[in-house]
Amino acid sequence: MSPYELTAQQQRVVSYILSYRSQNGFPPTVREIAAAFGYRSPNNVRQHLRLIEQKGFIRLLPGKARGIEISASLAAGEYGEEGERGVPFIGSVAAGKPITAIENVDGYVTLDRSIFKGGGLFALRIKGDSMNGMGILNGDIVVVRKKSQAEPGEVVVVIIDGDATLKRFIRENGIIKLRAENPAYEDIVLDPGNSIQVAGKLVGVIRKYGG
Amino acid sequence: MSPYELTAQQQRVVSYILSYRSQNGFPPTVREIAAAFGYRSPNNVRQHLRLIEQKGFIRLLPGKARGIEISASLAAGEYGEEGERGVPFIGSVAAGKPITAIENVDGYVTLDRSIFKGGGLFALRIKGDSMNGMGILNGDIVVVRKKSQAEPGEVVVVIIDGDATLKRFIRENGIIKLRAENPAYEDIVLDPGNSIQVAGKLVGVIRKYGG
DNA sequence: TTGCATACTGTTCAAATGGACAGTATATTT
DNA sequence: AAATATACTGTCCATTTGAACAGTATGCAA
Repeated sequence: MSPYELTAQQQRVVSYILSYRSQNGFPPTVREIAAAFGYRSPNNVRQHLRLIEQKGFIRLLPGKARGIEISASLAAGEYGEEGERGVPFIGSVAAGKPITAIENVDGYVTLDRSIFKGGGLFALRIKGDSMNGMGILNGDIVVVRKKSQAEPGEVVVVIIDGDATLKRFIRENGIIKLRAENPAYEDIVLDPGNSIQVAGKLVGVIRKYGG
Repeated sequence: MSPYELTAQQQRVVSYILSYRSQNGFPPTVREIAAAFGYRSPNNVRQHLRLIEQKGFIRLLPGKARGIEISASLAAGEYGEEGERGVPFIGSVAAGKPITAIENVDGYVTLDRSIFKGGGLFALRIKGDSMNGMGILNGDIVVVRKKSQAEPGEVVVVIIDGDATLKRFIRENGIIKLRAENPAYEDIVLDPGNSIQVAGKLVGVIRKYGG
């Protein structure tokens, strides 16, 4: 076991602490954790806490009741530190404006920060079926990390005629193309003079069924 | 003094609690508050807390260490929304256990509640490609609403051999089938005696690329 | 003056809680 | 087979902590 990875049990304990804390406003006691998991000995929990502390995920304040301090990385997962409001949701894109400009922000989407880590994220709704081939459907919300340049092979958000569409950034024999993941669409070939606005790189998808 | 306004002292106490809490991750004890204000008696703080509670700004949880719950109005100023906790994330399914039993919970996933409304939600990771046809890929996290019975046409989570898989619930000529959204898979025909455990109904998908 | 609410001190007790000691069990690695 | 790490049970103790009882003081309104 890598020194910085938690075991399944330890992970469950951490999750419980986080959820208890966000529900009650303070961390659980050792005995409350034991009760939640059905442990008959508080000491078992202490052992877990010690190991979790050694791996740097929490800090135990000796002698203090409920003295479990969540370390920054986990706290971020809990309510997003800077972005507790979620990441900006971009409805439609006003021509000429940077994509995440206030003008474009139509709301905020809460993300799970333990899944979507890091900064510079935003969300937008995809129109069209050009990415059906990789399981992205019309109406899906995609999570994007801001980025103005694309690496070959990456799936990026490009702004075409005020609409955000996803395309795979391809370089073949020195020629740069934007390729849809759908055989019904043809590649868009970029001639060197032609510039297209890259807004960011695809990092996730959120889809809602019904309603 | 209006019944819903705090006195200057009470306000100082409240703001100390808030700042202590955001700094340490848990509320202070009565004695810690006393020490911070130079009070020589813990009872003075208790009196303050009682009055603050009467005015509705906090709630005291009797007998609990650091049992000071900040009421919604104050908490809102501190970190935005009310304590939304995530939905349980089910890693693998222990045979014979209800799917959301604590044994199965591997963590919690934060959802955007304006997208995924209502209760009874949980999340699990999908294995296999049986639902490729509707844009759900191997490894995707699906959001599911708990439900033990399926309506014809619904996509439901069924537990087969300890794995959660998605299938469309079909009724054709009175015969009930579970259909994969992938031509490579054949329908599973349920004879009346044969029972399969329905865990819930598909309401969403979350996918993460890279990492 | 007589209440009455707020703002304190001082003390004591019982419950809540952290934390130590002493084990058992079971994998996995060496 | 031995060593090691994780995952537990069970018990006990000292501290932390909430909470009660018994006061004092002060400003304010009836």
